[in-house]
Amino acid sequence: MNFWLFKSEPDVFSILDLKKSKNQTTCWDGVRNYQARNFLRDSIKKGDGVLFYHSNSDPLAVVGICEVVEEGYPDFTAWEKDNEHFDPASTPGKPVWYMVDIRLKEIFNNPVTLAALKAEPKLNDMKLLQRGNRLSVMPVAKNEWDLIIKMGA
DNA sequence: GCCAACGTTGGC
DNA sequence: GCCAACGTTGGC
Repeated sequence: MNFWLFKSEPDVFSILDLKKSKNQTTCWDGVRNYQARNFLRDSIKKGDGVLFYHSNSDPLAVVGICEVVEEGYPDFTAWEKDNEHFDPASTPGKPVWYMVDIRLKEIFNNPVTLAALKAEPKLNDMKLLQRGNRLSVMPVAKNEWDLIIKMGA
């Protein structure tokens, strides 16, 4: 079992939107970055844990946790012409982009803010905190996961 | 709104 | 294959 962090802009899709979704489950569509795509397609497995992070918002924070309920499959929004994430390079026969499904497990009582993450020396190596990092899907170490879960509870 | 950092594109 | 130009991300 592995752990991940997914970023989402709450103006676009927040953890409350996830809570309101059918079965509190959503497909994580729209990722159009190859490194993140590779994680979605190859590495993220059913049962893995996901930290749900709100970016470009106030507060910036890990706001809850989710579980992967469906492993990588083609992101069909890429071949919907009217979709904001349409990409003519991707076709049903030869998909370029992938997504997974996640289900809400818990909304933190105490969202773990970016400032709090930065203030914790044990989290110095977190990918999220590394300079210039712009990945929207990234791995999280088990010790980081365990600590953040405690901080958020 | 600014801007640093980074990914992608496309001419050569 | 190089690299300048451009677009995007995302914290501040």
